[in-house]
Amino acid sequence: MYNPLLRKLSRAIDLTAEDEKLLNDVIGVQRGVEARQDIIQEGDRPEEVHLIVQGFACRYKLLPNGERQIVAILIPGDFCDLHVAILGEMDHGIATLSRCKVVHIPRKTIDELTRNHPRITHALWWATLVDEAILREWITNLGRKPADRHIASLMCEMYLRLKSIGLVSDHTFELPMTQQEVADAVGISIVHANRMLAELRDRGLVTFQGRRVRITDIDELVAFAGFNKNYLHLRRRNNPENGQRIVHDQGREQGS
Amino acid sequence: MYNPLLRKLSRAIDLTAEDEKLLNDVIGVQRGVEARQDIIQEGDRPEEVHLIVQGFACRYKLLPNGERQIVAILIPGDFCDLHVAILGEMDHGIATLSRCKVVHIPRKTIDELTRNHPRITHALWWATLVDEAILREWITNLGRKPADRHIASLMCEMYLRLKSIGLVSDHTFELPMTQQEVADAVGISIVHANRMLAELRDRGLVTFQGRRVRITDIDELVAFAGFNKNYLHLRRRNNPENGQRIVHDQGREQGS
DNA sequence: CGCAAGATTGATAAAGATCAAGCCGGGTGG
DNA sequence: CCACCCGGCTTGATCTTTATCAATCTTGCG
Repeated sequence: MYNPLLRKLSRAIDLTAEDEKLLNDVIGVQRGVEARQDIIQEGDRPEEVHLIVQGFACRYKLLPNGERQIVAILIPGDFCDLHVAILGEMDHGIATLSRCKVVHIPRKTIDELTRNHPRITHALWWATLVDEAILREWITNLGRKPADRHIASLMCEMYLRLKSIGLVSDHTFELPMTQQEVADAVGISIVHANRMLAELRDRGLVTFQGRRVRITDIDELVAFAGFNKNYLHLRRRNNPENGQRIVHDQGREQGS
Repeated sequence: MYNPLLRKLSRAIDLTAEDEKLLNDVIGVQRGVEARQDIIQEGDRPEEVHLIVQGFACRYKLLPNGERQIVAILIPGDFCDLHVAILGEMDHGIATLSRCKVVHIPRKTIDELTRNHPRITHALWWATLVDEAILREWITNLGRKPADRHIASLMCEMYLRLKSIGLVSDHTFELPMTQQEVADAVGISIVHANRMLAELRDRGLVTFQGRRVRITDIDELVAFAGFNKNYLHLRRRNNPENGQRIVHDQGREQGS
């Protein structure tokens, strides 16, 4: 079975067969959620942890005047609320962008994993820290990049993140966002988003076909965006404890 | 001895006398660092954890063109790099804003704490998650608030964060940032920062006297900024395991 | 066919950037 | 003690980016 969580975490550490079994067991009953539905709302105190297994979702915050800011894009393998139990209540909402499959993991399963399985705990930590690094990068993009380069940076990021879980093939990937949603992620108006997307198209950097994105030339796009992928921490750490193990198809691209 | 870490963490959980002792022992040798010095640079792989005990610092990212974006402001009690060992290398730098006192904590001390002291681990987790929540709020402010309200929001945040560690007295607090640094935090030009600060002054919301900030009327400032403090998670969680214990002077303001 | 959601376009206004001076206060060297 | 220098603050003028308002177009679909 395709397990995006396993695929993602295997990038952080070399998982043993037992680790893999545990992570597969975590994926039990999947709930289908339609596009544009809330998975969790601000103020909720969820008693289970939600994991996106298929589809796209986003974290968002609403402002008093009704404007929305998307603060993260969630893809298969991402947790929605791994640690809300510690903070108490959600300070933001999570909504699907496309139809999704979500698993609900009982808190005690997570507790058990983190108590007794240090490798997995380490990997979950790593995932949390990468999420945090992405937030910092978004801040930088919002504060210091003009909209066209910001969108280009977002495309680079999605390209690499999706590639790392095997959802890029032939330089093309699914990205089911409307222009309004792109605007909400980049902090601009929908009209401006439209114009900047058209500009990227005209420059021959990216093609948008329906909900699919095709990167014409990733190097050119990276250069235009001023994109530095270091924050995604994609390189496998050289952990001396791990000896050499089978490396899951990191480099190859493959479809979903 | 004044221990800002203890003060901060006591907000998350009720610490036992033993916890407090452990957290006091952590604060050993303090290193003084001048203002405007890097504590850590992008690409570093620090072998010790750095904790700000006194003074102000910031996380920042540099862009190819030399522009800077400040992505977080660090105050006494904040860790610089609690978990860089997991990610490998720093994807951003940390620099002092004022003269600081920093403690270097050996990694093994942290490892020992997190292995054997679940309450403290829980509190460290909590601190990390609040940092993450602050990043999301900054994204929202950058994306969806005009500069004047954004700066006002920043002042509200600093007011509450500093108050929670006892560094606000008489609605006034130290904030040793130049206008260039405010501009770098809010993602605007220094000229615009100057004008927006003047505007806040003219509106009678905030007074800037040297490196001190005085909030004239916090409610008005909050209203102007459209500020919602929920993301700071300041409320003590009602943890049924904790019974009633001495509550450290949460409400009262007091000087440093 | 007709509708609705989303995409596109043009015109105009507002927010913010940039360029260029000038100011102000504290520190330093003569 | 004073002239000067420098970093940081302030101000004005102008330019660029982005928002807003208002249509119009396109497309999938019942």
